[in-house]
Amino acid sequence: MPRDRSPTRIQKRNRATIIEAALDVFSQHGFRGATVDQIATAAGLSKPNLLYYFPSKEAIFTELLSELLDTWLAPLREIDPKGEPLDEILAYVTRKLQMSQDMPRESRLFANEIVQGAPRMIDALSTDLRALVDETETIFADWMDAGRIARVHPRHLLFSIWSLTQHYADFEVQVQALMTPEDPFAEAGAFLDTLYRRMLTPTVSPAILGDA
Amino acid sequence: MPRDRSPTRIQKRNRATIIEAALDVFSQHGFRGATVDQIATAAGLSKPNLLYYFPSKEAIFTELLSELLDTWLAPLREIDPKGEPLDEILAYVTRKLQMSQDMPRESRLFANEIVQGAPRMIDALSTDLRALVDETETIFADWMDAGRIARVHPRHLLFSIWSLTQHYADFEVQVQALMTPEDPFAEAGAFLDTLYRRMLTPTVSPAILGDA
DNA sequence: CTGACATTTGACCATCTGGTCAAACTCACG
DNA sequence: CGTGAGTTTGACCAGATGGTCAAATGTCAG
Repeated sequence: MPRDRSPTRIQKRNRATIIEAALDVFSQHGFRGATVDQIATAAGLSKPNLLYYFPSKEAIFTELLSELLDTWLAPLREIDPKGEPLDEILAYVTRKLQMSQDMPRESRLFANEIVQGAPRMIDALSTDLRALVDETETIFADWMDAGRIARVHPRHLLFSIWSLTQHYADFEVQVQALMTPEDPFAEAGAFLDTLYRRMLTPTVSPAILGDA
Repeated sequence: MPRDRSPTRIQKRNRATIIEAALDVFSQHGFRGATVDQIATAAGLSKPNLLYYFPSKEAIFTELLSELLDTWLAPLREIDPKGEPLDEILAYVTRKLQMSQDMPRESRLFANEIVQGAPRMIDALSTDLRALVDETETIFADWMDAGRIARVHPRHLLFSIWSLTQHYADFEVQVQALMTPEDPFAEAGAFLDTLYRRMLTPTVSPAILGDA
């Protein structure tokens, strides 16, 4: 196996190629359904060669997961507690929908894993993600307390955004099978904008409650 | 293999047991991840015995899928075009959420299959389901034309209901990991009711448009 | 009770799959 | 060049897996 010391040019290239190939294969077939040979072929390497860079199939998978989790959650961290609440939320929805369009493999990778009980992710879920979600919930709740958006269960609000945006990546074949030629993502953008606007626009003017 | 003629008592019992066991195993591991041995054990049969009732793993799976599709779509067929629009939709949402709570295995079985490209379902999707969805879309569109619910893209409205309700079954581990002791389904019911009420309540009184 | 048919099983097989290993090859660098 | 480390590969292995088969066992109508 490669030394611990600074990776060579070839190591960098091959590890990257393998991760990319693994994303392709794992997102299509899930962990169990993917074979090392498939990944190796997709990466243009022989199986033993691939296993020279990663000790096992499991290792490739966990490496991939941990590399991706940050990227996947980045849009959530960008929500600005000091911004205009509805704008912040709508912008987050847009970013998430964009990610579903641009990175459907990543979305399906997580979906596959979670549907099957997330055996290799539980830890990350209940620590890192948990903390981030708690933070976000506080932001939402504060906005609601200030009357700047309508009151709903803040955590379920977040779940709904995940669910609705990722649906277009995770269930793409279904959406496609039911949509004929139209472009699902364009329509989805408009639909989601309307949905969250109507759900979250306060019924009483927030101006009353003091920011003038 | 069993004769084509009327199934015996034992055949009926064992085929049912096998299907039930298969639902358990397939919904947890997906098609590829499930093994015939697992299903046989779960059904309390030996592997060759199981294969006496079904010619192959594939056959069990497709049988299971086709048996379940009807059940799964039943709530959709119950929408009454002559009913009060908002009530009909909210009732449909409630039925779907209830199904996610009562039949999470079924939900995950479909989720697994669709995330992986639905190789064994494409046909059903683009024929049977397609027709049903087209019908429903017309109902929604008519209601919107009559001003009885607010206007949104009707097909995406349907997608949103599927997405939001099935999320609580398909991504149960994630929801659980982020919810501590609370009961997700109870809160989800309230959340979804609010969401669809606010999104769909017409801004102009429908009475104006003539039903008095 | 018995024969015909239904059901069950242990033994077996071919293939797939994750992973190993020693030998061969390539490459950077003195 | 030459040499040692880094890289690649063919051959191989053990266990898992889908599926087969002939023989054994159970069931039930006549």
